[in-house]
Amino acid sequence: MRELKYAILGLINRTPMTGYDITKYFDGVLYRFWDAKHSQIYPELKKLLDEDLLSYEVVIQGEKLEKKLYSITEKGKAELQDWLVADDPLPPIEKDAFRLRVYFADNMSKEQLAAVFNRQLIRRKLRLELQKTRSAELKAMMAMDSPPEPRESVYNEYMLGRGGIMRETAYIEWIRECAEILSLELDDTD
Amino acid sequence: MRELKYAILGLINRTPMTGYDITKYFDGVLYRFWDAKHSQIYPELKKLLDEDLLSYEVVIQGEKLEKKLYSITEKGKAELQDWLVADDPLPPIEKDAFRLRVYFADNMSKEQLAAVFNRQLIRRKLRLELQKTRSAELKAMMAMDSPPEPRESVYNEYMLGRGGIMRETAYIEWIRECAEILSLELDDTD
DNA sequence: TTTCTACATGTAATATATTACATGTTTTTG
DNA sequence: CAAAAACATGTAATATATTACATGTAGAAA
Repeated sequence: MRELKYAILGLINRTPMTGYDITKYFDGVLYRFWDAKHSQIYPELKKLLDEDLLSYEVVIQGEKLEKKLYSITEKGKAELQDWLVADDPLPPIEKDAFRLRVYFADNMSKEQLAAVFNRQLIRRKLRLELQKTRSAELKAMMAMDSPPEPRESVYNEYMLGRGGIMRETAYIEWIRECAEILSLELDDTD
Repeated sequence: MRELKYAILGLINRTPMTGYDITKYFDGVLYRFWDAKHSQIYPELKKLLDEDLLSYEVVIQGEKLEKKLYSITEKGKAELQDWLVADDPLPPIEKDAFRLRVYFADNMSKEQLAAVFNRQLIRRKLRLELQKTRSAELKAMMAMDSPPEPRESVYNEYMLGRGGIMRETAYIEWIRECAEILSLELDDTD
């Protein structure tokens, strides 16, 4: 499916970037809904070059540090456009160890279950708060005259943030419902 | 993390099974929240044998067809128990092409966006219906005197089914919210 | 009785992704 | 000015997972 390919093409389509920039972007902005390490990004960039979907220009930083600034080619733009409207199947089922534990719940004592559930609840609540914090920032940016990031990408990221919030909220509700079914006490000071 | 390892140990812990049985179980029951092909299962079974977490007995089916019926060892039970109460980090972010498309929404025309959204909505609704159908079956089983499957696994699967329903419902709500933000018309006969 | 489907078990090639290894420059901070 | 943090780019080894290749038996249906 080469999804990383299109994630990279999409980012470089907005503005030319180096591999390092892309890595930072994944780490700092996209990490809540996509993920890639530099060790995956650099080989993919090379591959995209070979396929003539990107070109690059060497930029010297300071005295001699060479950066490769990648731009998208016309062919790259065309492939990105094709992919954007393509009809892919739904992503494979997310493999979630907590769900697997719930499936084997009858092998745990009530105390063990309560511990596992409470830890999961804490982690999910934390992830939810993270999403909410960033979402609030984006909402503020959307009201500005000139936001620090391009208006479209702020809007788009806001939509994804909403998705993350709704997903985590549903997950937390599910944890509570399961705890109810299993008559577990949750440390759920909400 | 070896999650497949624990999925297999958990299943064989319930009752001895062959690799084929496990494959069928993944395909027929677990496919809504876990997934593994036989080409991954057989090598993993071999690995678990090497680690003395499983043992097997050859059973002859009919005239000469050899089946390997795997059972869990004491060591296997112990490792399963340890894993069940272990504190793993949350699973990595699910890579979802539709979300990526939404992130690049400004590169699509309104008509293209509407098409992409409508197709996604149909697929998600279908997956939700699937979950609801199976959930209704399980609910009926839970009320029976002697359900066709072990009572615990029916309860556990029911909980996971609820999770699936809540997740898909949240996803569909998110699609609707995004469509609202983007002023898209959805063919949303609910 | 033949043919098809389900049963049953594996390996090989490839794709995707993570962790660790490897190296060097520039900028900031103490 | 020295040290630390950030900038910058790669490769190697390993883990995980999918698709394709490969083979044979048993039971049911036509």
